[in-house]
Amino acid sequence: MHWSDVIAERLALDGNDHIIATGITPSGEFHIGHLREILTGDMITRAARRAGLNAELVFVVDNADPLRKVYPFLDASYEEFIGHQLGAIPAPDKDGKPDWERFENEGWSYGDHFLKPFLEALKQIGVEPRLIPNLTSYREGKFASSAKKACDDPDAIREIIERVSGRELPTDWFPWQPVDSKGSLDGLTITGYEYPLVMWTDQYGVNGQSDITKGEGKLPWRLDWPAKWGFNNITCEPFGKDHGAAGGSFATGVEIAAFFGHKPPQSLVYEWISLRGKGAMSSSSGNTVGPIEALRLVPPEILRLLIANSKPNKAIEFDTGMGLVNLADEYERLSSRDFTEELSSEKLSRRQRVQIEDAQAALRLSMVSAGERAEATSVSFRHLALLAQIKLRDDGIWSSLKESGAISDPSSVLSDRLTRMRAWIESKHFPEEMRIVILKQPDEASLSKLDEEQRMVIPHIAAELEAAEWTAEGITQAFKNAAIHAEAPMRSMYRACYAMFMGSERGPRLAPILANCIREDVCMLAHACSARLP
RNA sequence: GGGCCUGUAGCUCAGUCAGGUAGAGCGUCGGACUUUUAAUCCGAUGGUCGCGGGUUCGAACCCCGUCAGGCCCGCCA
Repeated sequence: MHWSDVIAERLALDGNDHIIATGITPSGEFHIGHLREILTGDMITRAARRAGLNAELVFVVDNADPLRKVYPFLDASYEEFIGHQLGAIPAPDKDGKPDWERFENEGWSYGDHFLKPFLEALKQIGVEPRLIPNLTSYREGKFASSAKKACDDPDAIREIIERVSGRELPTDWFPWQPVDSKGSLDGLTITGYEYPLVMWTDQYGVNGQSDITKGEGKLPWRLDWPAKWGFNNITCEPFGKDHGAAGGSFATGVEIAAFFGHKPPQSLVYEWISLRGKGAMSSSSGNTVGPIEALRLVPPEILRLLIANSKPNKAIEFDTGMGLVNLADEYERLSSRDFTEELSSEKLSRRQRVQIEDAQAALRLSMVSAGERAEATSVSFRHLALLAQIKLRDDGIWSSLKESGAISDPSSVLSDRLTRMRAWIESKHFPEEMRIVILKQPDEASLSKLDEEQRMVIPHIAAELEAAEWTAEGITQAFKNAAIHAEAPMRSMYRACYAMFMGSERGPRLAPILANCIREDVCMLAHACSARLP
């Protein structure tokens, strides 16, 4: 059974109505690691609906969280905002400086700035969750009841956190973080509490009061999270392994939720996504691939497949090179399979059956719109990558695909894919081994691997190319002539060609590629190869 | 120190929750297509399931131990 269906089955035991929550702090640029959070939630939601449940996906935007530090992409002037809530400070402009104008005129905040492109990517990828800006929840008093319980009995909360997490809280710890005279959550001393007011003194010596029913502050994270489960009626929430460790915020959250008087959600811990060879993704280190950037390269269904096809507890190494090619080809294969027929076989072992069912579920979850059928393009990513490099114009590709009988007319899926393919080829992510490069200098290593018969053809190739008509047809004819004159089979002739022009043993059809190259360059290379012969 | 996850074919991983003949894809090799857009099709190859013990008629799966790798325990998806 697919992992999403396992969760859906568990949810069904708890009733019919479910709210699946995801939550992210918009502290910097979003990356595909964040996509796992949202997509995991989305896939659970779809699976739950498929199981006949009433399910909704929500995205809690943690814009009540404070700015932790001045990230490299921020101007030094952000120093004054450290400790301030992300939804209450201006967004950085192009230079990383605070954009006061937009902040004051449109209320455009730091959190909005990073959230917006992520939401656009989500839309493309078929995820449109209900947004719950956390700062708004605070200001609307949604946290009031939980905050009151905590402030009325700080010792109970303290006991839970200290016992479950095993760490000691400072003696002046209080379960409410007021906003100080300048807007920061840091460096305050709590001097008293009388519902609904928390009295404080800030680091500048200013005294003030924070109304816990009006969002003049926030709950610390370990209380904030379980409080949200309550008033948002969360029944299920996937979260990263950082929260899932023993003594982590989920463990304390479970008990704190009970203290607040509601049930914790069904949980699912997922592993992180790292960039191949570069370690964990992190917005602050700049070691990221953003969802928008990823979508420029690959279609959304393939990004979805990446998540759907990996169990949540599997760490994913996102590889924008060959890994992406394999993933895309995997998608193509999946979409051309007939699962119904495969499953109708009586001979399947339980194991094989499970495998087929999981593949079917993964493909289903990869669709941008739930319920949509996968459309096989019958052109692999690999193949398209070749064509896109050889033919500079799209119609050239379509006509060549028609000739080979692969397609009759280019579908919108396929032309969309070609657009992204071209972007990918131009990007730094395109793998070198897929790149078609005609050599400039003879490649000694490849030439030396040729046998006697293959070498014999080289001078003939050089001579025939000199005389050839410089078109794909003319060059093909020259190749044939060379083989005939050398009295060698075509196989040997091609081997020699690939060694000469590409430094490889095999490759794509050469004639059309060479026809796009400058004749003098090709001939010079051919003669140079010929001259290297022993 | 406490805890989590991972370890199965050359590679990426299913299969472990419900014990019952070891599975896919990729790769590799071979063949076909009187040689080709790294194509496609067919076939073959390939594993003491990290290691040791235990339970069982039977263990990749359950239990105990152990080794290795990754990670978490202020914040981070």
